Amino acid sequence: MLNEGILVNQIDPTSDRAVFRQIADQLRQAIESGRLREGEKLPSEAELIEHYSVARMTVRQAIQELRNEGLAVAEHGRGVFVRRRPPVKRLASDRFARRHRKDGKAAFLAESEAVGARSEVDMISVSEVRPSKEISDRLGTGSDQTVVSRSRRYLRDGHPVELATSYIPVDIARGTKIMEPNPGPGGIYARIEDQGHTLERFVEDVSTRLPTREEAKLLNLTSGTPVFRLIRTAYDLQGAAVEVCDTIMSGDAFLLSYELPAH
Amino acid sequence: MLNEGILVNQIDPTSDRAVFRQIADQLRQAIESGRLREGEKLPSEAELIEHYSVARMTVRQAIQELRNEGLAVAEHGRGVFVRRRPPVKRLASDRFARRHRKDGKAAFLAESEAVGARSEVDMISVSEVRPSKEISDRLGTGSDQTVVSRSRRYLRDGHPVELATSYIPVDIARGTKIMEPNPGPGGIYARIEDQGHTLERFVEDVSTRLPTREEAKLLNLTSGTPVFRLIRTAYDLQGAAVEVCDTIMSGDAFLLSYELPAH
DNA sequence: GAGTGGTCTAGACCACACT
DNA sequence: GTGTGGTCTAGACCACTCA
Repeated sequence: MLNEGILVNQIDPTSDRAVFRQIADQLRQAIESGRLREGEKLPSEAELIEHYSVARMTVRQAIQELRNEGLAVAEHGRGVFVRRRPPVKRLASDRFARRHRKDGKAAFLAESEAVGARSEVDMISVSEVRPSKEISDRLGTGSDQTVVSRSRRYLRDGHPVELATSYIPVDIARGTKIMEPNPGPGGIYARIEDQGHTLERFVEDVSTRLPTREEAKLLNLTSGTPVFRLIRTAYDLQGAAVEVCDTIMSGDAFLLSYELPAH
Repeated sequence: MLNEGILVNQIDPTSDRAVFRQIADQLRQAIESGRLREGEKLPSEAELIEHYSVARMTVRQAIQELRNEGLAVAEHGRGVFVRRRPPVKRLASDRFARRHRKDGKAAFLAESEAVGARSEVDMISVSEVRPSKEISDRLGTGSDQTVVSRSRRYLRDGHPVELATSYIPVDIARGTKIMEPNPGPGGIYARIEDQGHTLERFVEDVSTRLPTREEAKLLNLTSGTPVFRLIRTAYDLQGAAVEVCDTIMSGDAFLLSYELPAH
């Protein structure tokens, strides 16, 4: 099945703009205008070579450009397709409100239910580690002190969307279910409060970047998907940091919503 | 000047891993281990071709991979360099606090001063437009109503870092300095309060993605730099939306910090 | 087996930066 | 001018998908 109808213009070989960029421009235009919809197949390399009368490397460069921009994904043996966007999950600023813990729900589960998504957690591991300076600074622990580290991966409807590692001072975690893979109803925040550390506020530091190769693998990210890096610090009523959570979130799967006071 | 000392291993042509990926792996390792520092020059294509005994397209693919990951940038005629990271600016959650407006400062200026950066604003334009649904939904205006649109670009130490467009209902903006390029001391939030709309809170919706070509051009972004998209809605004491600001921020130049209550 | 994209070679000419 | 990366050609063989 040919799908060259989307290609209207010819190439101007005398133009300053490189031929492969002109080809990319036309394909991009087809995508952005909606002539090619999400999940639809782009013309094959052979079709583009024929249509534009150029070498294969030239059309491959054009396609590479679209892939780098996150507009297209290639599937070996099948073709190149307009990238599908996953449904976006909105994380509201009350997502760590105590009422969710009172319900016996951890934050991620509570959030997912709100949009009717099926959520799972896997790759849970608990250990004691010497945290990076970024973490120990926030926890206020000495640079040589160990802390309890809890790593896990979250999945939404079977797709991995988030990697998280929590760090908790040993004097809070030791001897509690925080040391176990399943920390019980309400998650670790409920356990921290059980220990007498009533939570008062969280600070979230949000940045964005492209994933490392490791992160891309674990989150199944196609090229052209950035991630959120979110470092959350939990403070108790005394103003002491009781947990730091370092999170990598698939950038196309989340919208973070925050409320700021004007006063 | 040769700089092949960083390349320790040879290529295994029988490996499952493509040759260009193995070359990329070695260069990546050199960068991540610090053997190649920020701003340092990678071996030239000619050196890599010689060192690994491969075709030029193979080393170019390796370098392309690093560029896509945001680890390296190519400069035509000069070489390929380890990407430099700009200093990160932390935006605290009190950045729209009234005290900053009382000082006669708009938010961006107040923030920049805090880190000793020189800040400028350019490309200011004011017009009346029919906003997108995304905007009109937040403003609560009808889909056919026009609103006042204020666009501008922010620069830090001479480098563009942020594009912003504010949308204000015409009944608030008309006849005020909001319609002028320079809205006066304290920025447009001060003018909105002058009109009797005391600000109570803001809601910021943060997402991340790769820039469009247009955004990359205006923000001077190298491939491999995502952007923050931040849509801020300002509410007055009556709970009415009085402004929506649609912002694109260079993802490597900002860290967004927010405070969440635990109750 | 036919069609698809993935990898790799061996050239060519060009544009830009430096000295 | 020399060295650098940018573009482009014309092939080759391979791996994957689907009928």
